[in-house]
Amino acid sequence: MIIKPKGTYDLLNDDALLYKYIEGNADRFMQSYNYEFIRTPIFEDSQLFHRSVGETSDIVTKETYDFLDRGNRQITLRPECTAGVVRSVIENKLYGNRNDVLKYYYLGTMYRYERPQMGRFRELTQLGVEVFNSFDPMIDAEVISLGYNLIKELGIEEFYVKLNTLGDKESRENYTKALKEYFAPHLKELCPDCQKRYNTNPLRILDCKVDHDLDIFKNVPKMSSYLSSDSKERFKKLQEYLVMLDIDYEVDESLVRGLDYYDYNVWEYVSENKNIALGGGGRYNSLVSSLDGPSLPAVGFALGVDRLIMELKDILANKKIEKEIDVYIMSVNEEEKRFALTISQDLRLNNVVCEINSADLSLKSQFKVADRLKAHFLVILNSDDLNKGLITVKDNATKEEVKIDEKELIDYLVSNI
RNA sequence: GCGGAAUUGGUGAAGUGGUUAACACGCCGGAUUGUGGCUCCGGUAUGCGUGAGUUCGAUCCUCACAUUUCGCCCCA
Repeated sequence: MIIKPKGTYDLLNDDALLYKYIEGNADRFMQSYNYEFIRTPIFEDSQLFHRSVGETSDIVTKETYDFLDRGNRQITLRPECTAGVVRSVIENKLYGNRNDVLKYYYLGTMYRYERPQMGRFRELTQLGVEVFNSFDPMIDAEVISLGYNLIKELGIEEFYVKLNTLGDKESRENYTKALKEYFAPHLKELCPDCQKRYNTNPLRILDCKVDHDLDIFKNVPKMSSYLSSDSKERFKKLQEYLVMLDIDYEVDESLVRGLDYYDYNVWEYVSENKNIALGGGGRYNSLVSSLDGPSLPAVGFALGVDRLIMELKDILANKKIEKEIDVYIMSVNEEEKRFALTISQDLRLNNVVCEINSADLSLKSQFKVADRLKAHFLVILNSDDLNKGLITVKDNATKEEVKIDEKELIDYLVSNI
């Protein structure tokens, strides 16, 4: 038997319904926030990710699906979507009108070669937004609240926004330098992971779970004291906006995030009952220019759709998702079956949701199937009646049965459902 | 990539080195010969993740592998 590749899953049953539910809500939401749908390729030139996500980030160094195609092109399955959207904005010169704020959203699968566990897959689905050409904290507030409100709208209540600022490039560099200087004499006291982080991403040492209680962490330099006045001002303003919008947020100076391109504000949507990030994002003002585009400020986030489904499943654990049909058409012999097939088409073309006996079931089984499908009406075909032009329709709630002229069947059902 | 745990029908699961692998749900058949849902009766895993090994004999013991899961790393 062939089984699915490690870290993938089949979207089925209730999960599939939840996926469509999330997608539907997202489409509606994005429309009211005036975001346009964009779809970029699932595979891209490997260089795109090396230059955007970062040569030293874990995602690029050990988690990408890379391969050479038949034309010897170095291809990578996208591990995230921001890079692809940025590439598209640059390649299609979507930034032509300098006054336009470009607002896009996407929904699609990403690929990361990592060890799977709960809420974490090798093929994952992300729903995200990217906004270009505005550096106004107002747009940060819009983007953060968009994600926040969407999660709320879906029915998830137990979560909050974890927020931090990394400052501009200069603030960040100064702070990184200060951190390295601070930890240099204590390097041997840190855990092996942190010793690695010291060289690759010193900011990450701050949220190490192993070392966090060490004494040296008590006087560790704070990002906030290295922020430029501009960065500080923007962060303050953003928070004022978030308060105005009733966003439940919390500043966490250890929030760093692993993608190299982030600067200024970064945030995560954190689930309270699972302590898992439902999504995360940030500002990336230098990414567009570093990919050979114009200097274009940008901000965005991505939500883990698989995790949203997981979260919703917990919330809805006791409530069965109701799925029902309008009509079940019962038939046994060939004459009845032919009739069933034709009227099912007529009904379906009239937007009546109906099902037929397509598995040669006994009448008894058909009743059971109709109940399982939660059919509102049963059309019970009978050769004798058919010859007289009559059809039996049973209301499955009241159990009342009527015999009607076959010509009136469609009208009768359309007007009664 | 590192460390721990798990894997038994369609589903939830019990169980044992030795003829037929509990129980429940579901499903199928019958009582009810073309009007079901309740009830009663019967059926429903030639197999216990895969492959080797130990053994007279393995679902059970050993090893490897796969997958899932928890933690680390990292991330959505």
